[in-house]
Amino acid sequence: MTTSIIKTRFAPSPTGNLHIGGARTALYSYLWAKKMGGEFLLRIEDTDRTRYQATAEESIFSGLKWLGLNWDGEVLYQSKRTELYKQHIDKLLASKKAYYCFCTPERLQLMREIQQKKQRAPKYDKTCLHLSKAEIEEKLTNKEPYVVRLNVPDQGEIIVQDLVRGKITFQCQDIDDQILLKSDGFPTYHLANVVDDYASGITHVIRGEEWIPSTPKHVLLYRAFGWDTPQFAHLSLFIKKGGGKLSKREGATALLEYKAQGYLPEAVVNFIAMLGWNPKSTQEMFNLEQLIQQFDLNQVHTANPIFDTIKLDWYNNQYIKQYTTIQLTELCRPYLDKQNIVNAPLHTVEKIIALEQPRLKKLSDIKNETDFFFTETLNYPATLLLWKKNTPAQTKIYLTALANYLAQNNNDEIWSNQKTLETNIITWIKTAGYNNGDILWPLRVALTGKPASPSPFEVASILGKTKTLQRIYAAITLLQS
RNA sequence: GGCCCGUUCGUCUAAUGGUUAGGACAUCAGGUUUUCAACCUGUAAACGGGGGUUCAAUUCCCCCACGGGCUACCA
Repeated sequence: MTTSIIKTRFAPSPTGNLHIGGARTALYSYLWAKKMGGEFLLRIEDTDRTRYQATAEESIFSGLKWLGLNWDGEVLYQSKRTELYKQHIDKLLASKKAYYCFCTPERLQLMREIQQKKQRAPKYDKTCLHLSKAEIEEKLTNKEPYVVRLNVPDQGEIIVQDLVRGKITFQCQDIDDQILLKSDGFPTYHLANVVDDYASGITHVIRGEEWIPSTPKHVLLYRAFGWDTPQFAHLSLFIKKGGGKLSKREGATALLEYKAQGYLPEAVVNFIAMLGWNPKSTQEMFNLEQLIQQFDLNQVHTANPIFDTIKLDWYNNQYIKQYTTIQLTELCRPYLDKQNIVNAPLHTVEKIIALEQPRLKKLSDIKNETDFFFTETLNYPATLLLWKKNTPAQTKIYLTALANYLAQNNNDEIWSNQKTLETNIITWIKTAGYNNGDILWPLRVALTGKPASPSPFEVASILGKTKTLQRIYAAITLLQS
């Protein structure tokens, strides 16, 4: 490799939907590459034909795009590179760094059971390493199924200098003779991964810590080929509340599920970036550009963070509030029931969105929060209209008085805008000698049917005179029954 | 069982061989207010345990406990 450009890659296996943890791994790889002015590549590790899922690939592509993690160059598919791997296997075979193994799965199984009974780590016993050339030839011509194994030395140690963890030491005697080529002719992850990383000029292998134990095998492979090893950075893994692997029970694990739930990509990026990395300052809000500037692998944490999305809601609300009403309306549109808003003019919908903007945690909340604007009749118990200790009779008097005031033909100008409406109603309440709560609570309930909602002025101003009066009369009727 | 990685408020985390161990989210209490949200103020909340090293340890070392990963012809 003559190029000195920094290259990282995200190399997911298409066996399931892109996981939120995988998204963070991708994010960190992306950030590091971009920070260093390098490239971020995408490779699909589809060498396991039995677990392959076509839909998984799509979720990887659209998930990364959604987050804004655009990869450089073409997507690499390992399944299309079997010839390349075979060539490299031949090299290893020739240099005796790897060897044919004809052991049956049954024998391997038995061997492992015995080893485990002796409380030893299961490890291949190198039986086939001692096969003679003639024996190998014979088995090959007989078409006996075989795999190719890495010939790990018995002695010595492998030291990996991990960018986030520092020095990690492994004893060769603990390392199994890893299968590199499966009997179906496909390479295992280990071989394909090393060959491809080298071929693509990857300088920094950033991946989850589940790969730590196999890293010495990879180092051995680089050495066997005579290649320089890239830098390794092993990231922590998200765990669920109370410990253990992140599972569906604990909430969404698939990245795109967050999109469906109405989380903004910038909120998800910001949130997962902070899970395992810290800018060493008190800054909480980061867009992708700022993350690229400030991200540093040296500041990546090694402990496994518990994946708790409470703060994600806060981030989402922060970003929702940063949008203009017009932008937010567009973002909310997919979550609004079309039938409900079909008759509402755009400027009305925008007013409604603006109303919800500070209280919206997820875009998907918009429907339930604003449904009262779009329905003709509200369903709520009469008791909800009662402010504090007020009786139905009192409340009826208050609402009737209010309705009479609002219905006057000569005061249409008070509806010109929300502020005017508010000022006039408050003044009227004072003049009439009522308490604010006596009037405003039942008014708000009459207009929304909800125990909690935006203020009655905001709602009335959007509903307009006719609908507001209709709803007040409906409330009065409700109080009579 | 073996190997490897880790351990600061409930959560994400900062800092430090000598600090009132800091921030954010969440919680709780006030303020604002007709309710909710938003906003403002404040309260409470942590160095897993035991040994060392040291004048001094949350910080350095060791052991233990606990958590996590790997231990496949899966990645």
